[in-house]
Amino acid sequence: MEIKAIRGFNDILPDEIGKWQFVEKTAREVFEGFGFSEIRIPIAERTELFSRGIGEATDIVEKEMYSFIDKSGNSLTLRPEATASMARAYLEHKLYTFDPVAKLYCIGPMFRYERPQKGRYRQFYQIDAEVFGVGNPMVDAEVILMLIHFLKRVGLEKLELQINSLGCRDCRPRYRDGLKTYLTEKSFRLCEDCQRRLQANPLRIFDCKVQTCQEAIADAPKVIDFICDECDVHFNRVKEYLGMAGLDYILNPRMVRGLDYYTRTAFEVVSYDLGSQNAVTGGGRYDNLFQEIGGLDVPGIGFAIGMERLISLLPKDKEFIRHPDLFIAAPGKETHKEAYRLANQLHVEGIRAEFDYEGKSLKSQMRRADKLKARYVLILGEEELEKGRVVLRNMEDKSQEELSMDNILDILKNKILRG
RNA sequence: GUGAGUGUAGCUCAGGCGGAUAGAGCACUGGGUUGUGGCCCCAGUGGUCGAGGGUUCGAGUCCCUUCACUCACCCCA
Repeated sequence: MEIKAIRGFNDILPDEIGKWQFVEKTAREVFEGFGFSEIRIPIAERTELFSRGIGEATDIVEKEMYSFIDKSGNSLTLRPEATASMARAYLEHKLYTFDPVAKLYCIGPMFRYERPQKGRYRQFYQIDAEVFGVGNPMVDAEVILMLIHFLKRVGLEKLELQINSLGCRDCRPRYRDGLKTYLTEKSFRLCEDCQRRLQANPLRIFDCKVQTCQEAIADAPKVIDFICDECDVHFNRVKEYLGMAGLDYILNPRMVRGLDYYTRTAFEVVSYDLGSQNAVTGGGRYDNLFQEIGGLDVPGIGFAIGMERLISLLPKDKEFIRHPDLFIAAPGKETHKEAYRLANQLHVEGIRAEFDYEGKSLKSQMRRADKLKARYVLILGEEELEKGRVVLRNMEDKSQEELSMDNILDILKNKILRG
């Protein structure tokens, strides 16, 4: 039996890698410009980092983690998200001693055991950006601004920014209880799932697509009505600063986050071209995370971008594949060796040169040059080579010129690296 | 974890109510043009029909099991 990749784990093939490289490169440029530094964190951590950070009762921790016992008996987990690890690294290496404010980003794969679907895989890539050590709402707006700027830079326009406030440790439980009381009276109108949600996480009922549940919750109290004065002030400031930056947003009082550590500002960017998994990106403030994982009281805010989802939205017509600059066609035995020698010299100069290894007919080599979309073909014919001359053909406009072999390297460098 | 749909060549898909060597287009290789790509023409390579079992004289086709993919629920980026 042929061995195949495991379920929900995908290969990213050469014909699509250009998009990935483009997105990563753009993220680095934009984030570095905003003062962020890259950090690389391990792919596995002790399981308790996630169970304490993300929250025992969340779906991620309850049923989606790739956990295993290693040979020394420790429970390890393949990272389902990056924030907890980044916070751990900040604490462990005492990055706050250099500067209490840390702006970090991280690009890499995450792992969650879920049923694969459009925009949802078991190994998926995220671009994460986090700011640790600042509680000021200015940073909330700044992070969102950077995110939107990045999305524009990669060419996405038809997106919707949604924001909400989730309250804090003090006011959120009050809201939760209030909502629960309100819905318990109407529980007979809720679907089976929502009956369960009512006990486990009543906020999730906002997400339910069942008609009667939507009706039941239509006039339910909203988080914003319950949040404490400090949270209210914070949220108003965030909105003010977003306005100052000229950003359009939609208030979505029903937006809920699935990770327990989120507090106050929560945001999502959704696309209606994505299907069911419509969040390209999501994030928010998490002022309790650091204490949950046993560290100092450090505020934080950040977001994660789903790379697969983002890439599926990239303009289809844009060309991301790199083609050879030059194809060296050498139909004869001796010229074949010359092609090898020249190709290697060109590679050292950073010129993407290709040639035929099999010694096939000129026609066959020309066909291959065409298929690979080479810009130029250098024809090394037996007769010309004896005279020390070669033919350079421009594949686009079909023009040809005969050149001397003596300084061919310089000529090609001039033509290709400048053109 | 639940539901629905789909698995035939590298890709997209035909294969009537079970019948003899399983097809097409594209792609690939070679040739038509002894040294010049795309278009055209000709030829060739390529399949355990997802896997396992069953029914039958006979299974790509019918039945069961299983696996994978897709979409949705759920959940989230």
